[in-house]
Amino acid sequence: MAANSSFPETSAFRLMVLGTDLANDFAEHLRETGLTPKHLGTLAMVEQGFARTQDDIARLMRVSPSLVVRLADQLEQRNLIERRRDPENRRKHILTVTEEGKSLLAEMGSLAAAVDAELAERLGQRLSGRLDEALAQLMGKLVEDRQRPGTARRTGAG
Amino acid sequence: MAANSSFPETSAFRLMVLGTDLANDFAEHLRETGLTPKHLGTLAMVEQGFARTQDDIARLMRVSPSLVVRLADQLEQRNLIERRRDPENRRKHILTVTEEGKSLLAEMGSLAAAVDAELAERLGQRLSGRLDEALAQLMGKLVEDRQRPGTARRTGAG
DNA sequence: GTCAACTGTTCACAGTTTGAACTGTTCACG
DNA sequence: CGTGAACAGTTCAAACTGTGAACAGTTGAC
Repeated sequence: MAANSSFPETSAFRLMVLGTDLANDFAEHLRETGLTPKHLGTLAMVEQGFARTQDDIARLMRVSPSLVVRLADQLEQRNLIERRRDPENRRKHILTVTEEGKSLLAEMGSLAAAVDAELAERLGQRLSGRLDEALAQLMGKLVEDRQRPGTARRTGAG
Repeated sequence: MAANSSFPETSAFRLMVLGTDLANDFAEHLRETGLTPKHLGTLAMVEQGFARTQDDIARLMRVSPSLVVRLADQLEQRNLIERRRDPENRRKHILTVTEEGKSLLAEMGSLAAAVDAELAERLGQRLSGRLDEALAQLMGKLVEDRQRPGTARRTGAG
């Protein structure tokens, strides 16, 4: 079934290339702030309620806990998030996005909206609607998959 | 139109997250070879005929020419590509994928096929078909966009 | 024939990410 | 209770990535 589709013609490869390229775009627009796409991802994941603690972020984005410390440090320094101890479990740091953080997200939101608009233009309304639907669904699955499953988890097929 | 969709709910953000995550998967599977997703991208782009020279790769993947030198060096060391001067323009190095390189692509192809299968399972056949279609189309546009347009080009909306 | 642009290369450096070792906290179990 | 394993986060050194500046050879325009 996959005999006719070589690696460069798989959706997996294309998803990787397009996503990585898009990350470059965001990185460029973030450069003056000194932040990276991972900072932005952290902010977004927290704001959406997909992650509450640093450990959640590490699992969700598959980076080491020690990197999350740095990301959170830098976001906190810039007043984009707040860290406070969970009263229920004083080991944990509960992360919340500040108003300033929300502003940054909104700003990036307009870039993202522009990209979305370009996707719609390139694909036509029907197909771009399907793409949106598919990506939303996959994002949901990813988040669902990474809810405390003991050990590390992969995205797709392991 | 974008008033109701915050940044984390755009397709642009989701595409970035899912693509980056997938790149991590490939990175993990490549680790024993000492290669990175960018090596793989280079190999794939050359094999597909999307890039002939190092400069093509740099433009297509938006990395510095000096990084492409390294990537090509390492791929060449492992006998995955060959570099030879273009007789028509002796500044250029024409890249070709060796048999060994094709084997690696095939190997990664089965991982990619597994991911594709999982996407299909998660989305249902109808929707995953649309996703494939959309990604293929966007990939085509990306390649088209990056044909020698003088200066740097962005993915989506710049 | 000269000069600017192009392609690739080298090198030093900044930025990113990780793993190992550590602190403090919680929870299970006797 | 009190001991010890697991957990959440932190620190630090070290490895790895990726870039820009300076350079060499090649081409093409004038």
